[in-house]
Amino acid sequence: MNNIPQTRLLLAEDDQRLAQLVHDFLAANDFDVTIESNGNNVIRRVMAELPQLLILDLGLPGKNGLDICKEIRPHYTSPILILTARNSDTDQVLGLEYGADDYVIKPADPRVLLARIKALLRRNNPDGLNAQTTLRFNSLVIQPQQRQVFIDNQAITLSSHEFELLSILAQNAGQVLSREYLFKAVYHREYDGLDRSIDVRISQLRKHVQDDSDNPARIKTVWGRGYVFVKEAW
Amino acid sequence: MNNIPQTRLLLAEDDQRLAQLVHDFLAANDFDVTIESNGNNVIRRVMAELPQLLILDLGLPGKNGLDICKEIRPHYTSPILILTARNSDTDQVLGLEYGADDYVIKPADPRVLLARIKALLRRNNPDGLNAQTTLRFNSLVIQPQQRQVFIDNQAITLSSHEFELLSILAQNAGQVLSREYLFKAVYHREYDGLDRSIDVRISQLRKHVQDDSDNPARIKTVWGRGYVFVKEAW
DNA sequence: AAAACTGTTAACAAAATGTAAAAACACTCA
DNA sequence: TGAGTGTTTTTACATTTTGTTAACAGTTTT
Repeated sequence: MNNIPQTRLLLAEDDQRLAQLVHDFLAANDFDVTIESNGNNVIRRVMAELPQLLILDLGLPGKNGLDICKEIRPHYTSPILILTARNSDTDQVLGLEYGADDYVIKPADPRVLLARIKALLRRNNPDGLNAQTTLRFNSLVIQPQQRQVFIDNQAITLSSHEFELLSILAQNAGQVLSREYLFKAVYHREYDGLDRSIDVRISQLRKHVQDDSDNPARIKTVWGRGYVFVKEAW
Repeated sequence: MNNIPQTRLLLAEDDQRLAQLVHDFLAANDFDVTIESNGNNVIRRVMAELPQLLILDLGLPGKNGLDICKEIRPHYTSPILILTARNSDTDQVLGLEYGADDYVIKPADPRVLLARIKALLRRNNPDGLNAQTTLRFNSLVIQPQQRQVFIDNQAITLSSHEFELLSILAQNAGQVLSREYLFKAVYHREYDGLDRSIDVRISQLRKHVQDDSDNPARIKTVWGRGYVFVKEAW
């Protein structure tokens, strides 16, 4: 069950085999990919379908790829990623100057292509960036931007270092973090190995996030190691 | 004489020779480039200076580059371009997943680097737009070109610096701005770290925008860090 | 059971902040 | 020029917030 509509991508690529490969890989990663193999149709298709991102091969039959990019850019605001075998710095510079947002040279590791697509979408989508930086763990929501934390949509007040500590734990959810690591990350100075202030701070923090120290659900103690933030807790 | 302020870039690179080369090339293309060669200082520098783009080498001495990226991303919204000799798809995917916007492998053609920087700024930087556009936050409306501020459609009077301060906060809504940054941005001179005039100005400003200092809704104090303008406030 | 580790409280110290009031500054206008 | 006006900075102090430590109770490991 998926309430979030898939992101629509248009893949302008004439090599059938490659197009299919990319299509399948991206589809498997929850994108809605359509393929266009003729350069003459790309502009029309883009304007009609307004995909959230365009992947553009430069070597299409029909209209020249760089020209497509240049023509379409003024009318199309979503990211354009050029994916091409043309490994030329000049083409790359031209492509970017014509308004492309990224230029990836074939053959490319699919994971790299995916990561770059995501980076572009994250940057382009006003909520995307938020979605990236806002940490959500069921009833607990952390907004690093405004240094705000919510529990059941209720804002709670944390001190600066408490917030920092929680953020670091949450950002590394599921990973055990040593006192030393936490101390350095929060206070930006060396840890002498005796200091208990992290313990105290954890104790306070648990209170604030309504976590019972005797049986913590969110911030668990890993005896002899440190603390770990549990993703699954409510 | 140049009325348009240059775009400020922070170049985190430890190879002195290369740093100088990149610096000179970008400076020649009208960027204001500063260099940081130690990984441990990058986060602090970025948060204090808020460059419009960060160029990050992964091989800095001190803190690990990928960790820097990951740590800084939640607090820093401008683009991060990783520039590194590490030609590994895995590193590239990681870097992008950690929030970098681009990943360029050294050695890179300076023209390519420049084109990619411009592409990132073009997509991200509505600065030119910001300066023109009316900023609306529910009942609070700021018209930069008229230097006018309205609350509930009622014009309010602010002094020059108060207006400046409010504008800077509002333009960076959701981002915590340090006293140092605010001081430099408003007064255009160095901050000695002791000056309290920003605090006083904030205090005045809160009065003018009808914000209760004991429980501010619009201009929040982030203890030990600075101030942040809250978008969602009425 | 001893040793090592953790949780928590309270007390104090230290740091950061809010703001009133005074002083310094800048500008206008007669 | 100098009084008048408004703005900005500085100073000073009250207040708030936070960090640290010690102490002790409780828990886990060996």
